[in-house]
This record gives sequence, C-alpha cells and structure tokens, in this order.
Amino acid sequence: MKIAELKVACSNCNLRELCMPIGFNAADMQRLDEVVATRRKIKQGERLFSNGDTFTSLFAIRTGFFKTCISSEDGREQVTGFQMAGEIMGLDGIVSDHHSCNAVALEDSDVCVMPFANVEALSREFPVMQRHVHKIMSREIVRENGVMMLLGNMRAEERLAAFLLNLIQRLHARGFSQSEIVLRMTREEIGSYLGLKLETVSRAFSKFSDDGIIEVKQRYVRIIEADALQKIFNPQTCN
Amino acid sequence: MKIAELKVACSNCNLRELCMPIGFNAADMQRLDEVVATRRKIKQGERLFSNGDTFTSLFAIRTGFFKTCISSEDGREQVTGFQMAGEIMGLDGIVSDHHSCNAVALEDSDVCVMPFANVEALSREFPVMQRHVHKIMSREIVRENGVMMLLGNMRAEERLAAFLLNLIQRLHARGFSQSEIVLRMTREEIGSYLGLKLETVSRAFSKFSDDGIIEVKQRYVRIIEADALQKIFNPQTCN
DNA sequence: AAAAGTCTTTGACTTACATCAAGCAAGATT
DNA sequence: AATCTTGCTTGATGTAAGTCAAAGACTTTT
Repeated sequence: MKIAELKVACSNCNLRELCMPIGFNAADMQRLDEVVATRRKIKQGERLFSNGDTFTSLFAIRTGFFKTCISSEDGREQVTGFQMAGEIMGLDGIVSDHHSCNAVALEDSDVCVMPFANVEALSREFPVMQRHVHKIMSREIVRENGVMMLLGNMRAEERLAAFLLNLIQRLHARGFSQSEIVLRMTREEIGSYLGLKLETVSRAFSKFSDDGIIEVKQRYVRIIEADALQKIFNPQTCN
Repeated sequence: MKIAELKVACSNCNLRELCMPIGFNAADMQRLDEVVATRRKIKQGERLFSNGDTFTSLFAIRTGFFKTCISSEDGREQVTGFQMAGEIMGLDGIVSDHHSCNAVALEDSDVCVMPFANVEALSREFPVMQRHVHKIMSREIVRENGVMMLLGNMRAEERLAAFLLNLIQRLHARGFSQSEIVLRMTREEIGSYLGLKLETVSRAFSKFSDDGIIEVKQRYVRIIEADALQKIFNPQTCN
C-alpha cells in the first residue's frame, strides 16, 4: 500500500460509525470524504481553539482526549466537557461565528478538521447527513441537561459515580475495558466539571475505594462493582 | 380584514426577527409560512410535551412563558430553562426521536407547531434557514455552558444576579421594560434552575432589596441598580 | 366574608462541602 | 542519585447553603 492511500478519509476510518452518518453508498462515500479538509495534531496541553477564535470548522477527534472549558473574567474556570475519539467539538462557535470556550488536549491528539461550510453543503445534499448533524447538536444539549441535574441536585459521591459510569460507558463503546480506566484528567479538572473542589473528589475516590467499589491508584481506576456505582448514582434503578 | 387572513403565518408575525431567519424575499416568504403546520394553545400548568413523548416537531412560542425540566427517577426535579415569546423548544427530542424533558406552561400560552420534517426540508432548500437552525441549537449549547459555570462556580447571590440580568435582557429585546419584571415562576422554580433551595432564593431577594439594588413585592421585581447586579454577577466588568 | 390553599418570608439550627495545611507519590530535571 | 515539580491524599476547621418550623401575603373557593 502506498503512502498516498493513507490519506484523510472518512470512508476508511474505523471511527466512522461513531462520528459520521452510516447509510452512504460507495458512490456517495467519496463525497463524504470531502467534508474533512485536513488533519491537525495537537500536543498535550495545547489548544485546538480558544475563546474568541473565529469559528470556521468543526473538529472530530481521531485519537486523543480533550477538555472544553470556559473561564469567567475573574479567573474561575468551568470544565464543560471531556471529549474522546469519534466525538465532535466546536459546536459552540456556530451561533456567533466565534468560539466561546477553550478546547485543550489532555494527551497528544489528532483531529479531523471539517470546515463548517462543507458540513452545511453536504447536509443540504444528503438528508442522512443533515439529520446526523442535528442529532449531534441535540445530543450535546441533552448531555448538558444531564450535567445541570448533576450540578443542581446531586451530592459529591453521586456526581463522581455518574462521572465514572459515563466514562466507562463511552470507553466501552470504543472497544475499551468496561472496568479499567486510566484517567486523562486531574482531580482538579474532574472537580471543575462536577462543581467540586479537588479535595472533595479525592475524598469521594477514597470512600469508594474503602467501600470496595473501585480500586484507585492515582490516575488508574478499576471498577469492581459497577452496580454499586449505579446505585449511588440512582438508588431507584437497582431496587 | 377577514378572519381567514389572520391565519398562521411567519410572514406577518411580529416575532419573526427573533424566531425565524430574516433575508427571505417576498416570494420565498410564502415557503417559510409552510414550516408552521398549526398553532396550539397550552393553559397554565399544562404540558406542551413530556419526557418520553415521540418527537415530531419543534415549537416556537408566540405568546406565553414556559419552563423545561427533567426529573430523576427518585423524584428530584431540575429546571433546565425558562422560555419566552420567540424562543424555540423541543431541540432535546431530535437525538433519540423522543423528548427527554417536560415543557410546562407557566402562563396561558400559544405556540407554533413546526414539524421537524418541514424544518429540515426548508433547511435543505434555503441556506439561510439552515444556518438559522444551526445557530438556534448552538445558542442553546452556549447558554447551557453558561448555566454550568453558574452552578459549578458561583455563590447564591451571584446566581440570582445573573438570572435577573438575563431575564431583563431578554425581556428588553422583546420591547418590555428594562427595569420592571413580573416573574412567571415561583421561588422554588428559580431555585431549581439555579441549584438553590427556595429559602435561599428568597433570602437573596431580600438581601438585594435591603441593599437598595432591587425592589421586590412577591412576583413583582423592579431593578433599581442594574450596575450593582452586574457587579455582583461579575466583579471585573465594573472596575 | 370566611376558609382553604399556595407561595413567600424569616429565624434557628444543621450539614455537606470548602478551605487551609501538611505530608506523600511519581515523574521530570539536573 | 538528589532535587524539583506537579498532582494526590488526609486531617482539622470554617462557612454558605440546606433543613426545619412558623407566620404572613395573596388567590381561589365556597
């Protein structure tokens, strides 16, 4: 196989079913590949985009892990999400033509750059593509609704349980273990996402560990009793 | 003017610039009117849609006021937003073809029913419509990011100040007073939205009133010093 | 007009989480 | 190998907001 054949292409990307719509035939697939203009590598700690940047493109994560965060003028930071392979970033920029958050790589990452003009053009041509874009945006709205419930109504341990369950569920959908995680983010970043201080996050981890629900060693977490986590997150589900 | 001429029509709706895209010419305007299938009246306390309902349409508020809320299995309720005339509801339903929240009228209301199939069809035909739909969804994502910052990082009085400033700003855009509000929601609903208990909301109102920033009499609120509210919400802006 | 119901306010007390502080663990740098 | 740096854990103490309780303000019902 020649190097040239390894070009950017949705049609031969193993994340496609997570990232792009299915149901394209072989002929249309070539058009789909035109959405992605380029690829971009982002090193750990660097930003894919920042608050205030002009919006031109959506970004699909090919490999790596990101956080998105906003900061108030007086310096308080809120992590608004963690994104992994196959997930889309940049939707915040559409409304004002400028991004309103920062996207920071938590490990060396590789993203597909999808100029939004291409996305919209293809959406007009293919209803399946149009529907897919709408679903991605709707999914983000629903996710944030869930975070509001978390932040508004739940206690520290419930929040952490929900966080861990969500992570393993998404990792499992990508073929990773359901029980073992190596966290890409610090306790402080988890705390920011969950509306807690890093000490509280650490104490909740220790509590779960003491109770035999998980095993924790720094960033490494092994889920021993997912049911127990589920019960902490939502006592009703396991009656 | 005949009754027949008072039919459902975006083209002669005075909320159009808030609700639907501008830039349609007279000929295309007729097509725009086809998006709205019917109108629906919802009495105070009744639901426009509920969690689990099949998703078919978006809804534009013509008159009235709504809250959207989700509830966990164990009965905790989270208000995820308050919607007023010209705003769109139902975006949560797109991702799974079912609504994931409840939309409850807080006063007798009148909404335009826009079958999503019509919205998508018109979006394919008119790029300005397509862009408008994308912006509405992006705006909702950005709004929820702001709520996450509120819930995760701010103290009770900051949250209430942010809430009041946001309300008057939206009301002002609709031609209402910048300084006088009659709240459509209870202290408990405000508290749910802001992640606070109703007593805490009440105390924050009383504090603002004692400080001469607002005048409060039950649901009636008069903003005396918007600058002071702004300063509480974000100390940096007013240095 | 009285009674009942809902919403709001205010006070007294409690608590979950924050804050402050110290020590530990694991890489990175020299 | 020793030192720095960054992140994590744990304990002691503080506090903003929650909980409980009672009374007042409107609204609706009869």
